[in-house]
Amino acid sequence: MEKPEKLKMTVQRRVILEEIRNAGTHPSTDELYLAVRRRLPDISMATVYRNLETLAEHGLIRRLWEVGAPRRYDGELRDHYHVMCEQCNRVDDLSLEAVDGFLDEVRRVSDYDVQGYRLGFYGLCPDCRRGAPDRRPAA
Amino acid sequence: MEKPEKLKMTVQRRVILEEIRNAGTHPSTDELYLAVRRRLPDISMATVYRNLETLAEHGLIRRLWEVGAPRRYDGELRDHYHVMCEQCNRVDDLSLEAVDGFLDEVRRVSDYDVQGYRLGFYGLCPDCRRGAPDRRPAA
DNA sequence: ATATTATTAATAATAGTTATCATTAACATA
DNA sequence: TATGTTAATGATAACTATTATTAATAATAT
Repeated sequence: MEKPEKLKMTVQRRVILEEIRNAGTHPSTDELYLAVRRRLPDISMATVYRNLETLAEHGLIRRLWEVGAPRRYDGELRDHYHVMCEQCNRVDDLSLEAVDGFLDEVRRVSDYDVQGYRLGFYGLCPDCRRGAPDRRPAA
Repeated sequence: MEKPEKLKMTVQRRVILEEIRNAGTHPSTDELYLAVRRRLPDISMATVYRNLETLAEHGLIRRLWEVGAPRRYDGELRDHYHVMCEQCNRVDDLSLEAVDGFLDEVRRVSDYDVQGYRLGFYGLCPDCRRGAPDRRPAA
C-alpha cells in the first residue's frame, strides 16, 4: 500500500485530504469534487482522480473496493466493513469483528497467492426501507 | 432474483446461455461476445449485454458482483466464492464453506435491511506468481 | 535565488455500458 | 396455418466514469 516516492504537499492535495477526512461518509469521486471545488473553484476533476489514487497508494486514505463505480474512498484507516444501499447507493460503516480468520482457510484451498479480500454488504438503508428517496447518485 | 415476465427464448438468448454454461470460466462481457459471435456472426453487443442482465434477473445465470469492470457472469448457480488475479484479472472458483453465519451478526449491528454481501478474494494466480503473463483483459 | 521535478488545469481519448428506435421474431390465439 | 401482440433484435448514439497528454506552474532541494 505504501509508495516511497516523494509527495509534494500541494494545496489541492491538502484540501482533498481534508475534505475526505471531514466527510464522515464515503464520498464518491464527483461528490468529493464538488466539495473540494467550494474551496478551490478552479481545481480540475483530473486532479481529484489523480490525488485520490496517490493518497491511497501512500496509505493516507483507503479506496473502497467492494463498491462499484463511481469509486469511493474512506479517510478512516482502521479495519471496518461497509454496507451499501441498493436503492440510493449510499455507503455506511459497519463495526464488526474481523473475519480474517477464514483467510487462512482460503489460502489453504486456493493455489493463488491470496493477498486479501473485498467484502461489502448491501440492502436498504433506513431511509429507503421506509419508502423514502431514490437518489441513486451512483451505480 | 426472479422476475415473472415471460421470456421469449430467442436463438441469441439460447446461444448466450449455452456459451456461459460451457465456459467453465467466468467470461467477461466481451469475451462472451466473441464466443457467441463465432456461432451468430451478426449478433450485436447490445444484445449480449441485454441478455446477460435478463438471464441473471431470471436466475438462469449469476452476475459476479465482487469483480470490477468489465462485468463477469457465472453459469454455476450453487454458492461458491471467487478469486481474482491482480495481475491478469482472471477469475477462478473457490470451494469454501459458507460464511453466511456472520450475516446474522451483520443484521444485528446494522440498521440496514441487509440483503446480502459481495465477497471476493484477490491475489496472484499460479501463472502470475511465477512471473508469467500480464494479460490484463479487464480492469 | 535557482534548479529540479512533481503537479497542475484543460482537454482529448478511452472503456464499459445503456438508451433509442425502427424492424423483426416468438409465441398465443383464432 | 394465418394473424395479432409484444418482446427482442441490430445499429448506433449517448452517456458515465476514468485515464492519458501536454504545456505551464508550483513545491521542495540545493
